[in-house]
Amino acid sequence: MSSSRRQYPFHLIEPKWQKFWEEQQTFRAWNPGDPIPAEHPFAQRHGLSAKAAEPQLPPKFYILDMFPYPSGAGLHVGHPEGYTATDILARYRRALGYNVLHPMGWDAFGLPAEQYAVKTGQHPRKTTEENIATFKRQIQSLGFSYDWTRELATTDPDYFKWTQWIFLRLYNSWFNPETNKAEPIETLRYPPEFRPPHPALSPGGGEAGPAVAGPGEGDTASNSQPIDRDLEAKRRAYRDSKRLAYVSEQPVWWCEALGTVLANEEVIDGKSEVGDHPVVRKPMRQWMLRITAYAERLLNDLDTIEWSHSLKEMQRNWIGRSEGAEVQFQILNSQFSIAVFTTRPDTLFGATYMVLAPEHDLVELIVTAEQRAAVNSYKTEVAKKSDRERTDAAKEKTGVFTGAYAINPVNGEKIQIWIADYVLASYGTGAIMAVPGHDTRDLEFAQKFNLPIIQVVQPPDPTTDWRGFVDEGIAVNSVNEEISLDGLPTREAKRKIIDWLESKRLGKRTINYKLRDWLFSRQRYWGEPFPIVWKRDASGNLYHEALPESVLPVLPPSLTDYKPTSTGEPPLARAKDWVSLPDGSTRETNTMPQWAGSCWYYLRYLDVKNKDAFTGKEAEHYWMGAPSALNPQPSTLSPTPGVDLYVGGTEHAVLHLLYARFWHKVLYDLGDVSTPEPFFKLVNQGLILGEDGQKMSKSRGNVINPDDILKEYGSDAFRLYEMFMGPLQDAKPWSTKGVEGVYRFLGRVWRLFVDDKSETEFEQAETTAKTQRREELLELIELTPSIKETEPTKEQLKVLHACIKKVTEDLDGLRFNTAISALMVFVNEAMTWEVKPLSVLKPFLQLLAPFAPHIAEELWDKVHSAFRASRSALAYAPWPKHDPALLVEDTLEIPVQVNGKLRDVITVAATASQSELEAAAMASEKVKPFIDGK
RNA sequence: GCCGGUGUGGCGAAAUGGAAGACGCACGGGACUUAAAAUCCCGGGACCGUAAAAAGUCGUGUCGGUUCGAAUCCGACCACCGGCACCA
Repeated sequence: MSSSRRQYPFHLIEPKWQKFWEEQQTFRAWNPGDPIPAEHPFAQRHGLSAKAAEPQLPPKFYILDMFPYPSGAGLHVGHPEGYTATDILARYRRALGYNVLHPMGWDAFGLPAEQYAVKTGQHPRKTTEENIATFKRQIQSLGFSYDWTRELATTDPDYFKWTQWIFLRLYNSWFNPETNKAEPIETLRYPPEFRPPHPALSPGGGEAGPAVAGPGEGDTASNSQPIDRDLEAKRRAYRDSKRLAYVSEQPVWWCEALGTVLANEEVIDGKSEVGDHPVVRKPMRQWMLRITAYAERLLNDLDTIEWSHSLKEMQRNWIGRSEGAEVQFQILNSQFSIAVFTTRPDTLFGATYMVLAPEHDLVELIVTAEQRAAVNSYKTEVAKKSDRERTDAAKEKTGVFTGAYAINPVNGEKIQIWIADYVLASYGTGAIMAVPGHDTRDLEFAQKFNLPIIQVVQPPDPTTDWRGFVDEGIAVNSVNEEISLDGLPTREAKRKIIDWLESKRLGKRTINYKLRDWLFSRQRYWGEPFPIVWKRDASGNLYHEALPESVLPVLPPSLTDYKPTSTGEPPLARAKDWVSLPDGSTRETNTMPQWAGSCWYYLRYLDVKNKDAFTGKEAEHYWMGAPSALNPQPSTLSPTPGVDLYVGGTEHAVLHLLYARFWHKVLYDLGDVSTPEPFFKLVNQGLILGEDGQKMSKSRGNVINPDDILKEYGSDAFRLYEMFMGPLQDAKPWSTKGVEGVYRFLGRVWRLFVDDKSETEFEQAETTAKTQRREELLELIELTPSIKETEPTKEQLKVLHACIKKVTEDLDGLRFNTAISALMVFVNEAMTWEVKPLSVLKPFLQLLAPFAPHIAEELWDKVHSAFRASRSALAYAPWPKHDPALLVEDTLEIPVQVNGKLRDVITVAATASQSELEAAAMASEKVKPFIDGK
């Protein structure tokens, strides 16, 4: 670190103005109906007064950061990158006259605090509170203009009460495929009979919705005595199977030795990553959210929002829409048929065998006696593998013949049915028709097991080998008595064969998504408990029921031991008194995942203290920008409503950002919010790398601690450097030398304004002063006498207005690095002026203020007191506008190019006409040799 | 393998069809200083030249194309980064 002399007394200036802003409530954002004190600078700027019957708020601007998980390690340099960018824009928008909402909070549920509790017995709430205090201190020392009256933490009972409430909204809703939206569960109509066909067994395939069967359906099938009591149970099971929040059996990894479930990533070669203990697949009852119902809308609505191309692509890939057909294959000598999904129905004539996922329900029903032993041992082997091993595309294909055959519906061929783990139970129907001629995986499998391979597509280039050709071409060898695809290009062949299949009721057009329903329960302590209880009906059937809204929030019990129980039950199950209710019902003991709280926090900020609702309607209308009397025109940046700008890391591209959009759409359908999308514009800040260009990590020893930088250079320099490094969206390496560069720039700004004699006096006084008086000593520092109330020269005005123009345009385009270089250009220029006109330097401070607010406030203050002007609040001073007339040059330097090569630079009057210009260019001595004779 | 992004001085970068390298870092020279730090001033793409200049040539990952003119637009390729990955 540098031993350089301090450039300016930031150590006094920064705390001084942070205190000032807090005392004045400078950055408080006002809701409709709030009584705004007349003396508040926002009220003064906009002529608002609490006495006015209906104060008219200016247009809103909602600028949001991804709230942090307050870890024990404290802030790292990556956090302030996005936070600085949003702070600059928040301050800029305030100066432009917007009512700016810029809040901060804590995503505070999470595993680290719980693991610490398991080790030490300290309650996670205590750890969390300590970490929040550290984070808050660090964030506040950066001088961000958050409205701290809106601070929230997802772990506050007042907050998670509403997380639980929103869960109940999901629980009490179903997705109506006819209206394509969520509706209250009461609108669900029961079908004439309540034995929904098992999707895998039904010819013609299931209805809309995921293929996963809820346990309710299973219960119904196994208890089908035709008595009234059971009719009620059936109705309930049907209803429960349609809810947006439903229960399902899911296999998870269970480690006996560790007494906990493990994530897929934590399991390696059938052993736990930690301790190398054996793990087993164990089906567990899990809560799921029906996000798949929204796949289409989540995909389509991406077109209505301003997110980066790559981020949208990530979400599109994650949702994974593919168009194709579902086709039925009759099983030979059996009542059953196999449904398959294919994107290439045009290759149906090339289907020479079929493959079921090992877990497919039909396997048990069709396997022949001779093959049963082989099939069972294969299934056991597969069950032991981790998902990662199973889905490793590089590994060799494995599989076993079931002994059964199916009939290819287009040519009546008898084809073998195999099981293999390259077919996933969780995608499509869990079964495929194998076309080894034109599918890489099928070809590999067919070659290994000697299955027939035939050509049905001709590649456009006849020299290409048709074997394994998977792209579009011309159909061949695809004829039966009724239909011929031969000669048709792939696209037309698809259309023709699907039409034929539909007319024969052998298949239908289908769309499939990769997106799976969201596994929403965790066996953890430190999360939101579900507002759900379990009961038994008179027949002994277990069922779940929502707790009434009036008992929310459901608080977690206190425990002394936070470890998971040995039975695999969540730790909450240990609190017997908490689990059992007087009426004999028992509480759900799973908790919600960490994503739950972050799914809607941006809505709570709007009206954080509301006791009666998750957010206030009026506040929601105003801040989310739904057109209304309060908000007649959407902001300039966001023509469609929502959060105007959301900045955060790319690591949430498909988790938080997809989940939050999903919840928001459910709330929109139910009338709880007024916009279909939550975040209109979203920007991902790039990663800050270590000085060595590598990702920062403890093990590399290249981690930069913001506290060290702040201590040495102050927060203005830190903020400025984070923005000056390069474009916000790019990854870029840290350079402490670079911090020194912008720090020197701030020193030059300081010296541009202050009298150095007075500063020397200040420095001497400071070394002898008592600690608590130091801040007042800043008043010893005087403005330099070279700043005068004189008329600026034309040149000076030009320099200023060029700077205004550049900074303003760059802020609108989020180009902070070039905006800062424009400020540097101004200062470099202004340093050469002997007399500095006040009317030029004041607007410069306004331009500087969003970037380096503390030094700007201090100098703004000095400028006003030196000229005995009444001090207007810098934060609300109207943003300067550039005058294009002042930027016009009398003469211009015009480069003259001949055939694209620079040959001369000529100086002409700005008013010169085209022909004058040409004449001047032709007359140039340097140009002549190049145009002679041409 | 598929999808997306990025390639410009010693380094971070700027310029998005019209003077390549703004601004900053590092470096070199000078002023101030007993000296250093800090500060202020000057200079830095390469080659070829020259006592020093000037003039000239080349130069934005590689190769090709469009254009009076290309870092920028188009095509092919290479490298790196990120995401997904047996999704039928």
